[in-house]
Amino acid sequence: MFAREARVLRITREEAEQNRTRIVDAAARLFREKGFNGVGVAELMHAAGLTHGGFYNHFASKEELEGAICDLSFDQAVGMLERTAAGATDAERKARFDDYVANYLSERARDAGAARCPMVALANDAVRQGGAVRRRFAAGIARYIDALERAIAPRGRPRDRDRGHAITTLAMLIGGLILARGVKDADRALSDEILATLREAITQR
Amino acid sequence: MFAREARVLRITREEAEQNRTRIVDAAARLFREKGFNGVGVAELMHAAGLTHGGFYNHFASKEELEGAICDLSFDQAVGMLERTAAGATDAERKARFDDYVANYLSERARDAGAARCPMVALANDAVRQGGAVRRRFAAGIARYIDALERAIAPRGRPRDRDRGHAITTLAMLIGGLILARGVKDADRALSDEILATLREAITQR
DNA sequence: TGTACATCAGTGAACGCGCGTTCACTGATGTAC
DNA sequence: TGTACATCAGTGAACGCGCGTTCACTGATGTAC
Repeated sequence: MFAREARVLRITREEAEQNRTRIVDAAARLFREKGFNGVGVAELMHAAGLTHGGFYNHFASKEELEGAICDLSFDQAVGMLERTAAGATDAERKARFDDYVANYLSERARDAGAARCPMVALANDAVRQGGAVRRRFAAGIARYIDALERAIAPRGRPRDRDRGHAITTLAMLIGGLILARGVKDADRALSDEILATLREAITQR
Repeated sequence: MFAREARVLRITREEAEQNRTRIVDAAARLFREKGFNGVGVAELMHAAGLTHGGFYNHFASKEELEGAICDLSFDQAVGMLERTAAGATDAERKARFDDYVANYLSERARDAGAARCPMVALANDAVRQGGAVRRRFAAGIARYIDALERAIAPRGRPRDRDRGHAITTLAMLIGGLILARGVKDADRALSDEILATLREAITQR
């Protein structure tokens, strides 16, 4: 082109903050879809509408971003769970939790390219990464189990069995979604069967 | 060194077959430990005691080996499961299956670098790989569920609920092991609690 | 409020490195006669 | 059984490519006075 577009080279602090948010949002989606090692810095920055060199103005390394994405993903997951515990009565809380389960194990959640749940999308990635990423991921699991225990326990009179119930429920949630995603393309009927079976098993416990 | 060791350059067919087996064994272990993308052809061949160039005498591509490892891993997993169904009485078969669960969700299985179960070690890797690898992995899951249903069903009088029971049990097995492995370094007590909780939940159903 | 200049979030070329794959080469094995 | 030679499972250099990271550079923003 003859007349090259004038580039804006210095940017408002506010704009820089927005760019950082866009990097994080793109990473949260792409990492969960393709894994940490499946997404390069260049692809990531391109998805955020930037060029790769600027990445290091926001993060010291790719690994630091991975840790931040672990925290963020668990924040969102725990937040969704805690909203189910805001019901007025135990019956309403149970209904909200059942909705949560139905959504978690829905066909839509299974068919999404990137699993929303970090434990489904990133478990192996985080464990293999080691170091800070692994620790932050483990802390997220512990937080999620605690939130799940509170979401399940009848208000005011938590029972001894609630914690075991929470752990078992979580294993069924993530195990079921992993299996359903594992067979979804080759055997959709089996995938649907897995989802329906676990929705029922969890809800009826 | 002055006198270089004479290299044997052509090898017996039998030796070549042994080398292929060593490549497959190394791949089965390394892929499950580090994921498909976490192991290079050079590392793989070195672990098998060979140099990287010879890999393509045995496999058309790395992806073909990945598919072969999926099949092999599920063959082994289904084989172990079928051995539990060889008991003489329903009581003995139940005892063998409980042993299988105790071993699957044992501290030793959790602490192994490479998870033995392909659904735990390779689920995300296989789904992200796409193509033949994904299909062979999905077929393995279907085979495993069928074997689990047979292992659980009382001999001669399979009940309607056995299939749902098998699917739920499998979700608990892999979900529990994934969670326990996810927190094992950061919170060993929680990891032990997860294993114990799921062993009990599965065995007492 | 105006001026002088340091700061800093961008850009894109370049770095070393490891990846999967190819290739020329080797010489004992395996085979045709 | 002996000879002639094609086969083939190895080796290791080399290929193009994409990776994470660094760096010189840009020029409007933000700040000190």
